Amino acid sequence: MPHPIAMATSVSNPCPHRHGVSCGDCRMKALCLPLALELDQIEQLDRIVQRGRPFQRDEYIYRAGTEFRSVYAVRSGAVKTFAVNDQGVEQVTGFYLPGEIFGMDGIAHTHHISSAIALETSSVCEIPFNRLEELSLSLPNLQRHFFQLMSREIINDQRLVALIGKNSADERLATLLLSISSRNAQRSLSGLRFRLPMSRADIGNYLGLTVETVSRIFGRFQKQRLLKVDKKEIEILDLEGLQELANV
Amino acid sequence: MPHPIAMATSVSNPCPHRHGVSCGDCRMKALCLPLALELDQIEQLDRIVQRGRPFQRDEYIYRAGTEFRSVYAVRSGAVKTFAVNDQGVEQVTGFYLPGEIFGMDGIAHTHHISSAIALETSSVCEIPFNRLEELSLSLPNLQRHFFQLMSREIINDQRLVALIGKNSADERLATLLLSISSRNAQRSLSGLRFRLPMSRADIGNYLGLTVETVSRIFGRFQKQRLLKVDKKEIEILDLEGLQELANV
DNA sequence: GGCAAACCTTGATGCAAGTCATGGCAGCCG
DNA sequence: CGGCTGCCATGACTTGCATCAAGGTTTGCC
Repeated sequence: MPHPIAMATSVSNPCPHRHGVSCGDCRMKALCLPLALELDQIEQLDRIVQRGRPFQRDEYIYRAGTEFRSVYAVRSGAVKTFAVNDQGVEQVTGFYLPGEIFGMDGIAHTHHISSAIALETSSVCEIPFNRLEELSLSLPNLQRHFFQLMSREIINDQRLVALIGKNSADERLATLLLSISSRNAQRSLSGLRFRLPMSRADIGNYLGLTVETVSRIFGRFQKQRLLKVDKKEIEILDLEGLQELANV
Repeated sequence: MPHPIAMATSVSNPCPHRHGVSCGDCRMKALCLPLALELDQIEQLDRIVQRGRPFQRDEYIYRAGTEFRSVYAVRSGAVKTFAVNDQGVEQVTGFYLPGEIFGMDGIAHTHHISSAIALETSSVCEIPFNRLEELSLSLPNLQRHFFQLMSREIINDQRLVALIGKNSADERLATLLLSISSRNAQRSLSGLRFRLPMSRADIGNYLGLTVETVSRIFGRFQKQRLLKVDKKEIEILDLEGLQELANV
């Protein structure tokens, strides 16, 4: 079975990205797109990326306490990461969609401090971190890209702090929905109709709200004709209305 | 005027750290200590670090919107970083004490998205980022160290999300006080008596609380004999009591 | 000194979201 | 089938913190 990027670069349909090679379904764009790597450099990167069998729903990609070895890229499906504190309280720290990278919080330690599980059947690329480090020494673009990737993660987390610390429950949920919507849209799927891969409980946990509150707000948004909600299927009916809530 | 690390390595009093050279007041330990660099490597790093005049209270180290060029290390004093959203609402994203590095959220973009200002008279080392990147290509330890530094920032932000999303006002403030206390203690100052360099408003902003709430909790903690509070001077009277609140 | 501005404290009141409780619905299995 | 379990929705009630308001303290400046 070909490696994901090798597969991508060998597919014949054209790719709009500036590295000028075809990249198939573009699911690795989080790695490919901003890199501006030469073709032979992409091939070098590809050589260290590993893909295993898909993960089933609720299956762990890694567990807190186990040795840190790799970071991961979502190819399909969805993943949540979460930490459990001393009192056993779980905190969801992120949702990751196709093309996104997770596991960077493990870099600081020899062992994982958080866990990652698949929210639905998901295929995931594993990128061994020591090999990535080595390769980064000879590919300045790759090094820079990874610094930027981590910086973006920091910015996201800081935005989340602001969202939770300063915004109402309505605003928090609206912001999350728009975020997921636009992340789906970037993969050129319809942005306004999408499936929420996570439970109401996960959403509430992530946003610092209770399940009941999340549920009530979904109900209210539907009454206000902002959304059409059918279990996990979401359709945004009034994009501007939501954006006003989310303060864009 | 010597560069900070150069100065550090040339000072004669012994240094307990494993790089085996004397390092003066150890204020650069955030950079020196975990690096495990050889002496000549430290000297290489030192060559790119710049130190300017100290910053006065309320003076900007960098401003949102200006070009990103460097990350910074606090040598003395204290710094806060903050972002301002579209509605003009400020969000304090971090407090940085001597030995700590800030400005890593700028790496993802060509321009700063947050600002940093001195909370009191502070001296700060500037580390030009493009030179740091170059040097990291030839010093694997340095590259790894910076990856770890950024990872730690991510972990901190995620902890803050959990703190704000799941904990009461009391718990949030107790946690912040213990954090500052232990960061002071690491610099071998007395950990239980310290000066808060930031205003009540900054604390509230950072923790997702109002000034009034912060003030009330200080009052309550004092009544409960957890703290002795005199304006910005703090003394922890009941460490265990605070730790229980903070869930350690 | 005296005034102004910035910062901090304290009290009274209201509301957003948490808590508790109940019921519906889909999927699963003996 | 009927009962069980997990997830979601909704109502009644409670509460922690924000809001509004007022007063105290410190700092700096004329």
